Amino acid sequence: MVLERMAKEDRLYRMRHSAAHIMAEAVLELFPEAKFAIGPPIDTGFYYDFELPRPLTPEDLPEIEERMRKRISSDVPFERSELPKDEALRAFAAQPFKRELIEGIEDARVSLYRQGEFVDLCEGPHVERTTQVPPFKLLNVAGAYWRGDEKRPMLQRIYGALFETQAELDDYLQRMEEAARRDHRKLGRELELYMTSELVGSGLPLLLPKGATVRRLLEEYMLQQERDAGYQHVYTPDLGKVDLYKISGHWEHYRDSMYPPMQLEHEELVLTPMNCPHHILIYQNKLHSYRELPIRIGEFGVMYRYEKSGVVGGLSRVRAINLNDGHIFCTPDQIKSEFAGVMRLVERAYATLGITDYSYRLSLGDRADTEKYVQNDEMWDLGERVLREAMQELKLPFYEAPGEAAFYGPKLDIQIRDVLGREESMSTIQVDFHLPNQFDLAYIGEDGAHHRPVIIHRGVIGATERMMAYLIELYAGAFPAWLAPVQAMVIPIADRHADYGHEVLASLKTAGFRAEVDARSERMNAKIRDAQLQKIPYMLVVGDREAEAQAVAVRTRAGEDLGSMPLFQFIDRLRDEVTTAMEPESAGPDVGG
RNA sequence: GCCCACAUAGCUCAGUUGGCAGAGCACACCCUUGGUAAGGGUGAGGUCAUCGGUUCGAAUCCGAUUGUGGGCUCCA
Repeated sequence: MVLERMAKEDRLYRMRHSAAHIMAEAVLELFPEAKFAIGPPIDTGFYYDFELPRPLTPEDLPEIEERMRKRISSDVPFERSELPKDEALRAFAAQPFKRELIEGIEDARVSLYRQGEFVDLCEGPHVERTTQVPPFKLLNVAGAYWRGDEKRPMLQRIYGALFETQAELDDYLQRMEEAARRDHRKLGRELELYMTSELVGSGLPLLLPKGATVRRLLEEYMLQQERDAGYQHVYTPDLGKVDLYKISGHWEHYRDSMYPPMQLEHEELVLTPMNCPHHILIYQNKLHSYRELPIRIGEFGVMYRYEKSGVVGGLSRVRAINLNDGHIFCTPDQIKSEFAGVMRLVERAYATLGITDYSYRLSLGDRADTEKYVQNDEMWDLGERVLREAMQELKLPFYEAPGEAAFYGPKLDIQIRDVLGREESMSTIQVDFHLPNQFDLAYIGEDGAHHRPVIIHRGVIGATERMMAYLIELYAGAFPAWLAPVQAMVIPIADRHADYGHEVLASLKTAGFRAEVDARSERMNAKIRDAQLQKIPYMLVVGDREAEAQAVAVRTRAGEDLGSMPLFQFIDRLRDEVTTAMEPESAGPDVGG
């Protein structure tokens, strides 16, 4: 089974790689002066980067595809050959990117692959003949820096999708269409969850009543979970003096992402890029005994980050970020049990939210990058070791990612994938030995002396906006009943049923549910359709029969007709559904502690 | 921030080589009172993102700005 999968992966790798070469050949036919960079296979196909005399447009793609098909059906072989480096450099005299690649190769000889007249520097492997390249589709043109370096030239990249069979390719393209249907930006507008305005600015969404309800429900849920887990909640301002961030190190390592200071009479203020310094000051408000630790401080706080204009979008990347933030001040001995406690909160929240597809990333620092990270090798070693051991003790699988840490310390990030398969950090747990030093934090130990506490920074459901974006796409806008902005829509059949409809509504509200009544003089079918399109979990149709029997005729958004039932019975049913959803039996692995 | 594309009514979109601004849905009013995904009629609604330029004349051509999308680089 495993061998079979590896063989398939190898075949796909060769096919995609070969398709990239064939695309390069087609582009060269169209633009003889094209300069070639690299063209590797990727998860769903392949791409190739070029420098071209003019920008490509989507209209160029069919032409390139056509030439590729012609090459494929000509059934020529892929032939490997080798050249000494100096000869290869001469052979690629007109190809500066290839020359740079050759110069970077350590071996004395480099390998080349040829199909037809086209020769490319390449390690291989490839398919044997061009006819072995299966169905593919060129998708889009994009920009990409040479070698991923923003200081180097911007190249044009063509992406293609390629799978072994037409059926698999069609399936992939269909999944992309489905992803577009679930796009939280589209659903956010259609379901009236949020809006944006040019007058407010990029990356600053406005939550509409329904979106605000979802956010408030998420916050209330997490606040309760955290209270149960021993957190104390605080409120801190969105501003602080620059001096605060000079002490914390943000000013030195994070300034590019901060909004510039506001000059006032005798002080300089910045919008808070993170809440940690404020929480640290709260810790420092009084002297603490070891008996009080761990102290867990939580806040749904706002952070302002000047995200580059090209990266903001929808709710998943914003400039005013609402974070389910928290800082645990503890003794070194308590790190692992506190880590486990946070992990338990995460696992539980994910189970409740229905998030199942995620992975653990240990985000490490880079000792050489003193600009991005604070300098203190010993501290980094310790932090990374503690996180690694904590994960191993919990027996949770993780992978390591160098250069992904926070400036002050390593992180354990919980990575999710959006509908398009793009990976994002949702939750994070960080062990920090740096900020306690910067602020000279202390607690009084059993021995009566001052000791340095450790800070664990953590975001359980992370940035609320990003979580909302993710959940909208996960559920395609059809939130589970406990999280739905409107849980039930009462639908009177005719105008004369409106009074009873309002009675039903009043009962639902008294029972604590979010419901509305659609008393328009529309036909019932139209009202059902509208409620359906709003993805409201329950439609309660009321007519003569229901008014007579104090009942509601229940229809689910799945199209299921649950028939007529007494109103109290529906209320019990919905209450059960909500309670069960918020207390999942499977609250993640038993992570002890 | 960088490359490319895009911006017409609240939404989804038409609008020929530069020559009077369009449709469907939504909205308002009227008729209809209907039993599980769109009943009918009438009406209102746009400084064609903004600013500047070319032109007798610009939604249409050019430039800048703002915003949006796809990537890259970043990132919760």
